[in-house]
Amino acid sequence: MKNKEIADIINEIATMLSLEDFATARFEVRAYQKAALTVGTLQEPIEEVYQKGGVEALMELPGVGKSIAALIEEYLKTGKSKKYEMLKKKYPFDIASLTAIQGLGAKKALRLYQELKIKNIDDLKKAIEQHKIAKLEGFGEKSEELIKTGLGFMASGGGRMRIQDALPTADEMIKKLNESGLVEKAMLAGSARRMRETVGDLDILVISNKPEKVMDFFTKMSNVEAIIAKGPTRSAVRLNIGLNCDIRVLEPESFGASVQYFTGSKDHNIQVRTIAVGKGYKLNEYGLFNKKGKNVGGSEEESIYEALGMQWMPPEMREARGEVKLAQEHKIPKLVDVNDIKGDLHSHTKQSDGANTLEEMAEAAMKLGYEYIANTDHTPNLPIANGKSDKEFEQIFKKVDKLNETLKGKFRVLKGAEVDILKNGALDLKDSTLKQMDCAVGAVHMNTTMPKKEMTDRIIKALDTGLIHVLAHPTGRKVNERQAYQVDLEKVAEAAERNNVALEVNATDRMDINDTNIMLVSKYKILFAIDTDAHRTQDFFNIRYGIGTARRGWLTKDRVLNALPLDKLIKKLSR
DNA sequence: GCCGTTTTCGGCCCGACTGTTTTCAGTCG
Repeated sequence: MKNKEIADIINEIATMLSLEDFATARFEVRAYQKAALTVGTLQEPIEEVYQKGGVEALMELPGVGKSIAALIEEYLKTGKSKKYEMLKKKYPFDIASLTAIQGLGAKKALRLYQELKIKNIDDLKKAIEQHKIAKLEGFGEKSEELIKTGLGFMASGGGRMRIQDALPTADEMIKKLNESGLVEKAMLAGSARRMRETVGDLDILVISNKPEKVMDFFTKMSNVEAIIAKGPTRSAVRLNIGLNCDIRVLEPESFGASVQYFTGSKDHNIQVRTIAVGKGYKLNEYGLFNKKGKNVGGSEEESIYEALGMQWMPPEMREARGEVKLAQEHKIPKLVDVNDIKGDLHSHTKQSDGANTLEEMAEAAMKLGYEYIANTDHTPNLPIANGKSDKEFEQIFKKVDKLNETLKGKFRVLKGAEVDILKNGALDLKDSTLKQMDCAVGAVHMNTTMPKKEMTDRIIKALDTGLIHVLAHPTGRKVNERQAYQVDLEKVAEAAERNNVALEVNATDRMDINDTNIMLVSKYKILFAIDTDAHRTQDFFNIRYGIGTARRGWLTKDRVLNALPLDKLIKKLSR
């Protein structure tokens, strides 16, 4: 799948275009960014879209027109783009990596290149060590410090990739292996199986009696950029998405033990191994061995836990947060599952900054078997997202009513908005507008740098209006990009309990709130809304990441607002 | 460069914040 690769190229073109004459290029920049977003979030491999329908099919993607479709075609055919290379000649520095640093944009990156010959992250680090940046005109001490902090934050990500960027490729590789006819079974282990929000690499385990052929097949896969190691039972490659991938071929009798071992986490395994030792066993990746050296539970993961007197538990729980003790007591909860989700309570349309119409979004949700979605377009405080006014929302509500009429009860679009929580805690629409909504989603977008108490009071004030049903992305963080703003989440949860507000588990690259915060606030009598914040129809598929996060936070179905069927949801939302 | 109930050309992309400045450029949502 070349989606991410092509999205990255288009994005980089946009960044380089932003260095061209502002008056002529500004709209072009936006166009490329929008197209990159579409390609990057596309579920289907873009090469398949092209194979099936050619340039015409590419042009049907939102934000992709004649030029960008031609660029995609050129890249798929030749692996190159003339436009990209032309710009790269003009700006021969690693603009993508440099501008990924918080506080460093394209223009500053250009000046760093022109004046200090900084071409990449390493050059930048050196320049900071030598205090060269602060001396540049227009930069100064604080700018240097900001860049330094940004670099640090990036490094603390440890080169880990967001699971949203990694899992589609992993799925594709597993599928191809299973279809190759060479393996009896192939599956994903590691932190990706545990649905961690970032992954450092991918671990694939297979059973096969043709290991050499599997390795040939694996190392020749289209996603492979370079072979790091290739042997009969183990190989490692560098993938074109910028991630390493290991594969191991195993005997059937060791498979379960290996799956358990390579799924981790390390801390979880240490605890499990300690229990094994206490019972006189030896546990490693090849099996669970008794004192006589006989493998007594290696073929199935379940049988290993069973032999140790434990209940099997979902991989998402295996973080040494008390799940081992629960398993020994046979009290592992039944976690919420993708199939429990009955609808999505946070979605956008073309009316604000989405890519699809209300009808298209409803249709896509119906196809997933959902009973409802909430239409939650933006409000005026976000002009860049084309936020809508009270008057415009009145019109939108009429449209929703009309659509619901045609749907004849088979599906329901709920009236809503992603209403901004303003700096002073007021809401960005009139009470009279908000009162007409089935599902109002409150969100902080602007003025996020205030002190903890102010931010906490701001959000609580908004919840205490009693007009909000869901608090969207409660901490404002973005995985690998932005830290959470200062907020006392427990006080917010308290206010949410008092006002019947669900806290969102946002399934986009925000992953907000995350697993640890879910655990932190679970003790309050609140529900959680697992939402995709969909801006285009294919975004609904991101629900799996929200579910993964919810499961990592040990959420059960009865704690999830949008696991309720429509009639019960309506009752719950009514004020 | 994309798009279309304002429709095939002319809109689209505003405003706050920060840090560096004496009036503004760059960044970000």
